[in-house]
Amino acid sequence: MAATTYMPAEMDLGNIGGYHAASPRSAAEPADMKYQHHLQTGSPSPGAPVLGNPWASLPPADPWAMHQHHSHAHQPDVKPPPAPHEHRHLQHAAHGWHAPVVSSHYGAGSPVALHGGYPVPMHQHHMLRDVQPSPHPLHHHHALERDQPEEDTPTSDDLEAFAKQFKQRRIKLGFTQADVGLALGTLYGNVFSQTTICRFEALQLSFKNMCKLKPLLQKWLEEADSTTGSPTSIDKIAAQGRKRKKRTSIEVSVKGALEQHFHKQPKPSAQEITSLADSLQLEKEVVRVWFCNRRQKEKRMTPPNTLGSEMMEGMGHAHYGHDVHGSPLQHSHSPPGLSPQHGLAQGGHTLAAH
DNA sequence: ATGCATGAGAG
DNA sequence: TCTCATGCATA
Repeated sequence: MAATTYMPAEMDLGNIGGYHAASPRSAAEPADMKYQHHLQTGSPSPGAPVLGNPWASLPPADPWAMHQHHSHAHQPDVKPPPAPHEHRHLQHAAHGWHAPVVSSHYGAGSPVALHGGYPVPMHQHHMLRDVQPSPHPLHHHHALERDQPEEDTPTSDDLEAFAKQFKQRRIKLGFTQADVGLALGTLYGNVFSQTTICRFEALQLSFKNMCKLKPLLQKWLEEADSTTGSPTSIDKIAAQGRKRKKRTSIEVSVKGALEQHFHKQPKPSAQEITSLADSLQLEKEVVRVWFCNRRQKEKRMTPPNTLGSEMMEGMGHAHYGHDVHGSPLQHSHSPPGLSPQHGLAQGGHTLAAH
């Protein structure tokens, strides 16, 4: 039974008191400063990553440790950012990065040297994920190796090629995905987790997200091999001490059931979710989130192979014409290289790595 | 490497 | 509420 465990309410430290004070960010970009004004100034100890707590005002009693039965209304927990007027009118995603995690300064080891100031010129793409300028993302030129579309939106193939090359270079330089994530923080003031870097390399992000990250990683790469010779004293980020509901472990059989429903109705109504959650003995919220995550998966550049579900347990249903793209918004067509099978699958690549 | 989760932003 | 970017915790 979905063992929904909860975290002990004892670990509340671990937030890194990042301090990338001297971010070479040019002040010419007012929009770039809004996401890092509430960072706590931790003591920049070279050797030991300081563990400060940006939002150390955590409630003594976390919402998860008290109750755990369903029917809760998703209490809006205390919002971490103490920013009085945090306001970004950006259409999110495009370039309005939220900096939930503080950026940490970096010691040696990483190719982060805060040299020139680059306000990260990433204002090209719009909000459309499927804005692929290339009418024929197939077998197009690009026999190059260092091409950098810079201003224009890269094609799926560009991203795939870059991701692959990036990973190889990264490994060759001896950096882990986590290292890169931290380095980006020092370079741009935006830290990324190992997860994100991993997903980038595996093309498991949305097209738009890939486009956004590419320039940053590309920049890091340049820094990386230009700074070769630098040893490696990687800082390690401690997990953030935010009260987080522990990952609910959903049984495989239950997952199968969810998959089935997903195929029939990718976007179940609140009531459907409720009844489904009830029959599966899961919290409604868990089911809701599951669907959200499932939908996101479908939108990744390397979507999961929607298989199996059909022939799982007894289910003589009739395969519905499940319009996977029922979104009234971005879906008008199959995102080039995104929704369909495209050739970005991770299967036919040379080095699949682990 | 990935599953479940959080939260901002936009209806 | 949903989407979307992102990450902790875990397998």
